[in-house]
Amino acid sequence: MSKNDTVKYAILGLLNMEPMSGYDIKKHIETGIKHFWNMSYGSIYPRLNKLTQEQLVTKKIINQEGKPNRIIYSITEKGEDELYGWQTQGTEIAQKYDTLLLKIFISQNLSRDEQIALINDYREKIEEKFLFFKKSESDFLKKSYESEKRFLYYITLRSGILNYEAKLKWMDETLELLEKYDK
Amino acid sequence: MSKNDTVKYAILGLLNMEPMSGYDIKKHIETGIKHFWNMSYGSIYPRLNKLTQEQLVTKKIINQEGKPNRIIYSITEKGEDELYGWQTQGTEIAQKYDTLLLKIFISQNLSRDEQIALINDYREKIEEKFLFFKKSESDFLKKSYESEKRFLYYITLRSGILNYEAKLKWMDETLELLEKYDK
DNA sequence: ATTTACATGTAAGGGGTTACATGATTGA
DNA sequence: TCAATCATGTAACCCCTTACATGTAAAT
Repeated sequence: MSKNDTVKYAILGLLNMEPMSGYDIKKHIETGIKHFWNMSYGSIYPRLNKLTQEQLVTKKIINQEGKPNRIIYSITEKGEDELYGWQTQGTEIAQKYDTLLLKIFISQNLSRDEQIALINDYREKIEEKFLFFKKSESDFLKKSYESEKRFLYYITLRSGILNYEAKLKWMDETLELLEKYDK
Repeated sequence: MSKNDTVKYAILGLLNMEPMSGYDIKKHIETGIKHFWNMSYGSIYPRLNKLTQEQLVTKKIINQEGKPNRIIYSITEKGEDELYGWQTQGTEIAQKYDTLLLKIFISQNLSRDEQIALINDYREKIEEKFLFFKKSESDFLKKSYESEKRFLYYITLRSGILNYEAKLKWMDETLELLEKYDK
């Protein structure tokens, strides 16, 4: 078992939004969140069986004619509990930005305060990195480009700055929306 | 052999900037580009040996006392040719943004026109995605949030928009810099 | 006194994707 | 008529990271 099993929680989180089949899960990903999250059938189906064994989900088979039967999975109470633990665990455990996005996407079961805490927590980490990059930039700009090598370094440094800037901007506007629209 | 062996070209690209050891390669990554590119020793050292066998690099051993010997790798002409082919191959082969950043970072051997072509090529792909997301957003905004689920979908959609916006911004400012500063 | 830097390398393990298998139905 | 959609599932494979092995010297 790994410390950071995102596939597990991604599936649990989607099933927590509504019961569905493995096929549906893939559908949901394709149409809505594939810009930050993706999983193949080769990850989804075996994991769904494992989650059933672990009693974190239950399955109900819907018979169909001419097509394979649909297997609808629902999250159990035990599953909800484990999911909740993961959702509300902050950044002690190193997380990617994409994982934060996933957590937010599946956060309908959380309170506004919990959602806000998640983002605030992550925001600090990003701001730190952002400031480090800004510092690097101003250090760099004390001298001019000098060489092509340094010029190219500067260009990619800029990409980091713009990237962190966009993340901060998203977090700020999201915090505002979360505070504005009560549940 | 895989179609898209980025580790290979990342190493070749760094060696093309200057001859160095595996340890140096890791150093360079850590201090300069780890925000978009990373490789562990477990990737670097075995690959360096493979590249030597393929005659894409040559090695020179520097004897040291009290420390293990340094092995300095240099790219060969054959290596340069293969690297150049990869560097200038456009987006026919699906590439990540991070791969574009790597290509730009190691592009000192390319002409300004070649560098500009690389970015212009990629820019089109990103703009397409960006416009698709903007369209999704305006479709969404025709109705109001309605449900928490839709609200959360909207929020993550915004993250996509801001992310693509940042990438476009970087490409535009980079194109400007590349045009402004002749080699 | 202990950690960090130097320096190379391997082995095990983990985690995922791609491709394949199967097969009817619907849409272009 | 050909591709795509529906629907589940497995097996092979790929590729990478983590941890370990080894050992000196400098820095704190």
